[in-house]
Amino acid sequence: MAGTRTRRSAGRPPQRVLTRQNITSAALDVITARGYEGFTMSSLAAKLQVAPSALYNHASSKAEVLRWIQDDLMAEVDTACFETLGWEEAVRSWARSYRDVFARHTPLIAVIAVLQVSGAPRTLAMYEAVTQGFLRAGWDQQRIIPAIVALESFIFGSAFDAVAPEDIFDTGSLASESPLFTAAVAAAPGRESGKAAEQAFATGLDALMRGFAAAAGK
Amino acid sequence: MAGTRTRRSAGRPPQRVLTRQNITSAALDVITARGYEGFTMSSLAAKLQVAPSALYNHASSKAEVLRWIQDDLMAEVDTACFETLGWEEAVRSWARSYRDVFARHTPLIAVIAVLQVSGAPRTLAMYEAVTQGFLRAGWDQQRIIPAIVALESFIFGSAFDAVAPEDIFDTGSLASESPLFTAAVAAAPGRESGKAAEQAFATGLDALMRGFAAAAGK
DNA sequence: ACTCTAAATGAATAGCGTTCATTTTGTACC
DNA sequence: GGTACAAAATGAACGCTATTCATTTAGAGT
Repeated sequence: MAGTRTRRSAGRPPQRVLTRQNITSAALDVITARGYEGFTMSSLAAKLQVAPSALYNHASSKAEVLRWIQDDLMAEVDTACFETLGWEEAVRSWARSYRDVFARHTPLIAVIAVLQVSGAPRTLAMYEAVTQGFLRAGWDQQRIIPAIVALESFIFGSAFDAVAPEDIFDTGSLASESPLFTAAVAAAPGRESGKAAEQAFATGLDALMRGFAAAAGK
Repeated sequence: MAGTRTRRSAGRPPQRVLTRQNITSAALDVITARGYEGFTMSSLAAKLQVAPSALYNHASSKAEVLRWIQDDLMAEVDTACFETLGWEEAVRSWARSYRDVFARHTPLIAVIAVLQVSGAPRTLAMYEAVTQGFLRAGWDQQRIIPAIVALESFIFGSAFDAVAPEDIFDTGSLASESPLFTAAVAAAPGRESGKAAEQAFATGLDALMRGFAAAAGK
């Protein structure tokens, strides 16, 4: 009886509905269910059972919600591999994980790639873990950032490729005007198995790792 | 006098205003002047001195106009280098050109990367020229497409990186929570010179080329 | 001159992100 | 226990978007 209404005054804040965390995970739910075209401030508000305008008391814009999402997603990228595996295998594992996460969220890449890291603690945590892995492998401090950015560029590009239709290189009626390319496409591995993107990712990742190793050697 | 009005019946079609070529180059003008946010069907129509709805007699959607633009841009990518340079230098030159073109059009990357090649003759022409360059260098037919796609992924990702703000890695108030990364960023070359993206691109391109060479050797 | 077709028009639609004055809600204090 | 205050939710509005459609205008062939 005593304080039935004001019960939760034991120091912790009231459990509000429209917290950053709630908004973010509701947004991810909407995106998972309806894709990025279906993700509007209205649909987000509906998911939270709230009027669209209510969101603006907690997020300054839709872009800000997208930023929250991106930081959430970065936490999904596996960096634990740097604790358990050797450098080369860890980088490969991290890169795969990174690509897989953002292949499901390619519309965010344009946002992320241009986004400052300062407001995104989990993003920063990922970079810290990766940097540590490179240092432990004996990399020179100055060479680390360009290498990470290069890998990241490849990863982002590969995320787009991963969601491209399989028949993207079908030359159709113009096949006769590009005989060499058409033949190369037909001869490429992983065509009918639907693993063409995987092949390209493996090829590029192999080349990058080999190239890094060679550069370190000399 | 005879046929003053029907003069241009000597075989050639009437010079219409809203041709695909006119629409495309007007669109590129608008984008150059006002960016992609400023590129709307209204602004495009205004540039052509026409009502917005008139565009729909010639283009089925805004997305189609974007597709026309992308094919136009592909023709700007330099492939002549494959005729004049050795394979390695040609690939480097092509990659730089490709990245430079799309760094100015990053919003198109999400469109392109998922777009079928069959409706884009100039895009196809680019792929044909590149394939020919690889074949001339003695590449196995089956290995060419994964290599091109890997390079392309890196190029698209690098285009985003090229337009990112320079201080994207400023850790700000969270610097103390990521000491290793913060130090690495400070030590990275090309920081103050504003050439960090260039450094990363060179690093990645070097590694890829080295990696391809190594893979071919074994 | 008449006909047929291609093209441009302007009004209308539905949806978007966002703003704002207002009302509702919940908590802390007296 | 009533009151004051701040935080949060509301619904209506705004300006913008891409797109559609019935209608008008204009041009070319017969």
